[in-house]
Order: sequence, then C-alpha cells, then structure tokens
Amino acid sequence: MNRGPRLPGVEDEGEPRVVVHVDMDCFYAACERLKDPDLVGEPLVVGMGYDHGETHGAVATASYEAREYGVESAMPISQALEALPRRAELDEGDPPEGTGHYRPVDMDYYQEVGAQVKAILHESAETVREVSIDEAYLDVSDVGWRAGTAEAFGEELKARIREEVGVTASVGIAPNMSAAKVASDFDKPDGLVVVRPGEVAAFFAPLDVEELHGVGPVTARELREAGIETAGDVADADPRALADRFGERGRALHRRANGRDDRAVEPQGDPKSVSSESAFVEATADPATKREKVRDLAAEVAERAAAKGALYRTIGIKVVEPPFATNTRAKSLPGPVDDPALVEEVALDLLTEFETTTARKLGVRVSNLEFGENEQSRLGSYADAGDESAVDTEGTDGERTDRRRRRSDRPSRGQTTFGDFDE
DNA sequence: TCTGGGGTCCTAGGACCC
DNA sequence: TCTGGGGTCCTAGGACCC
Repeated sequence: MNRGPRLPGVEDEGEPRVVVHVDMDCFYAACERLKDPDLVGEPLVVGMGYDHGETHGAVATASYEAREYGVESAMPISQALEALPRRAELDEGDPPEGTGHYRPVDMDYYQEVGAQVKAILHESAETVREVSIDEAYLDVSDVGWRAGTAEAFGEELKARIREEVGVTASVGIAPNMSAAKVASDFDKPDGLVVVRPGEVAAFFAPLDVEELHGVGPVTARELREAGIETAGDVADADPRALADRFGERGRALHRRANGRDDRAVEPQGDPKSVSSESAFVEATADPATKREKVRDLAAEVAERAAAKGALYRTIGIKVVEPPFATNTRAKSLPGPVDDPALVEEVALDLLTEFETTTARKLGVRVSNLEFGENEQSRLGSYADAGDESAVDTEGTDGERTDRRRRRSDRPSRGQTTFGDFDE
C-alpha cells in the first residue's frame, strides 16, 4: 500500500493526514486461543492475579462470549466467577451452559504475538507509535484520501494480521489521532471505520462523552452535571468554561470534539518510570510483612530498570490503605543511579512513615529516568550534573557506588551522598 | 464484595533562588 | 516591617488509559 515517499514539505501544507489506529480485539483472549484452539467460540476470561487458581485479582480480558454473561474488564475475578462459573470445576456430566474457561495472564506469550503484529505495522507504515501491547497508531498520509485508498489500506492491514498472526484487529482511519482512536472502537470486533476529513465533528457529535479518549468516569459525571452529554455538546460548549473546570484537558477535549487534533504520530520515546506493585491477599499492618514486600518490589523494579538500561534519580513507594486511599512518597537523589541496594534502602526508609498503617497494596517506583545512549545530548552538559552534586558534602566514593554504574564519566558524588543510607 | 498491575500526564503547593 | 514577581525543582495526589 505504500505509495512512495511524500515530497518533503508537502505534508504540512494543509493536506489532511491519514492516521490509522489499530486495536487488537480481546487481545489476551485471542492469544490464549492461538495457544489452545479449543477455546475458540467459548466464553473465556483471562485474569490477573489469577495464578495458582486463586480468586483474587481482576479480569484482564473477557471474550465476547464471556461478556454475554456480564463479565467485564477490570471486574474482580470473584465477581466474574459468580456471573460465569468456571467450567473446570464442574463434574463430568454437568452441562457446560453458563460456564466459562479461565486462564491466568501469560504476558511473555502475548508479547511474542504482539511483536508479530507490530512487525507487520512497521512494514506497512514508516511512522508507528506503539501505545501498548495491543494498540498502535500509524501515520500513512502518503496513502491519501482519494476514493477508496484509506479503506483499501485498512482492509489489507487487517487481512495481513489475520492471515499471518491469526488474530483480528479493529482499525480506525481518520485525519487525526483522537478521531482514529474513537473510530477503531466504533465497530469492534474486526471493524474498519473510516472517518474522512471534514466528517470528524459530525462523527463525534452523537457519541456519549465517555467515548472520547481522556474522559473517564469522573470527568463524565462532571460534564453531565453541566448538561454536557454528548461529544457534540462538548464541541458546542464554551471552551473557556471547559478550561476553567478541567484545565488543559478541557481545552484539548473541546478541540478534539471539533475535529482538531494536531498531535503528530511519533514513535514511543523512552519510558518515564518503572514501577512494581502488589496487593496482599489480606490487608495487613504488620511491619515485617510490609518491609518484606517492599524489599521484593524494590529488587524487581531495580532489575527491570537495569534491563531497560535506565538510570533513575527518584525512588518512591505507594501504600494503599483499604479501601482505596493511596499514599505516595518519593525521594530524589542528587544524581542518576542504577543501584538495587539503594532502591531498597530508600524504599524502606520511606516506608517507616507507614509503620502502623494497614496496607492493602504496596508499590515501588523509580522515575526521573535517564538512558545511557542519549544522555549526553539530553543533559546538555556534564557541568550541569556537576553543579547538582556540588551540594554534596562528602567526597569519598563508597565501594558500592561504582558497582553498577552505566556511566563512568558522570560525577559520582551524587551517589556518594546516598551512601549515607547505608550507615 | 471489599478492585490487579503498569504506565502517562496534569495540577497545586512549598522551597529556594534571583 | 512589609514587600513583589519570575522561574525551577520537588513532592503528593488524582484522573485516565490499557
């Protein structure tokens, strides 16, 4: 479908872009069906925190057959099991009606399948933004808006994914990202919805406000209270009033509901944070139990950050009290590090404030990330980093300091300061 | 029946500097 | 004793998304 390179400079002359949003249908369930074709056509629930046959956790993906029984994404597994009992638990002779299959999340496998899909996307478009394991935007403006070209591109893309990977995708094509996103969702599963330039506002107009990307339950309720029920109402609303109430998001919503969204499709950059969290089976206030969990999470986060080649400058924890009260604490270091022991120390230190707190869930996070390769250009100059660490009072390097350093040319005094956590 | 886990972005207040 | 304004960084929390 590639029509060849565009003439440089032509793309910004007001020619409408062709943006494609690809959204895999019930992706985790589709992957499970690749693994086990007997699951095709059956009610299927893929659950997180569902290993070992436990019934905590939540639904990651429910197949359309399972949705018929009221099972939805993010629903507690316990609730899903009530709506749709697990078939394996029945006796041999019991009729299978009203029962379903349950599978734990197998992320490694989904990554493999997702990579096959992504490979097709990259072959089909020069510019691809991978949003998540099962979702991506393509800029294929060179396809153009002549009669049928966008439709043909979408059909061919869907066919390739279906034939080469064995899963289905819903595709939305529009002159901008937000319209393409909503379009892909409009006719799931296996849909292809094309919204042509000039039709975006009319396409949005009748939709409920929740269908706009960026409107969740809270915003939807507030909009309704203001008498704004549909995307068309958003488009017609006073942008200043939306801005007053919702800030920058309000302005963006208004623009997008009117079909204006200039965001360029750009490849995903480096991650901004790496985190790991885990819920207790039962909420606990026991300090030793909480510390143990934080230690495990800290080790995991540090390992994953290292695997990505990330240095981090901020280390934080999250403590969730029942039912949902979330506390976060974070501490920034003078300089970027890759130091698992330090992650643990800082995390445990931050946890002391919650010594007596009953926790449902704990989390550890590193942020303020820097990446080796691009670091030099991004930092501007080493002098900046040197100035930062100039506030340090200690000058001696702890022996742990350089153990895992990625950048031996970075001044090490920042880390030295936090060696103090050791003592 | 007490809802999992990994992310992004925005806001607001305070510290600190000039 | 009272007085600004601008800018940046850090922390905490919240909404949202998949």
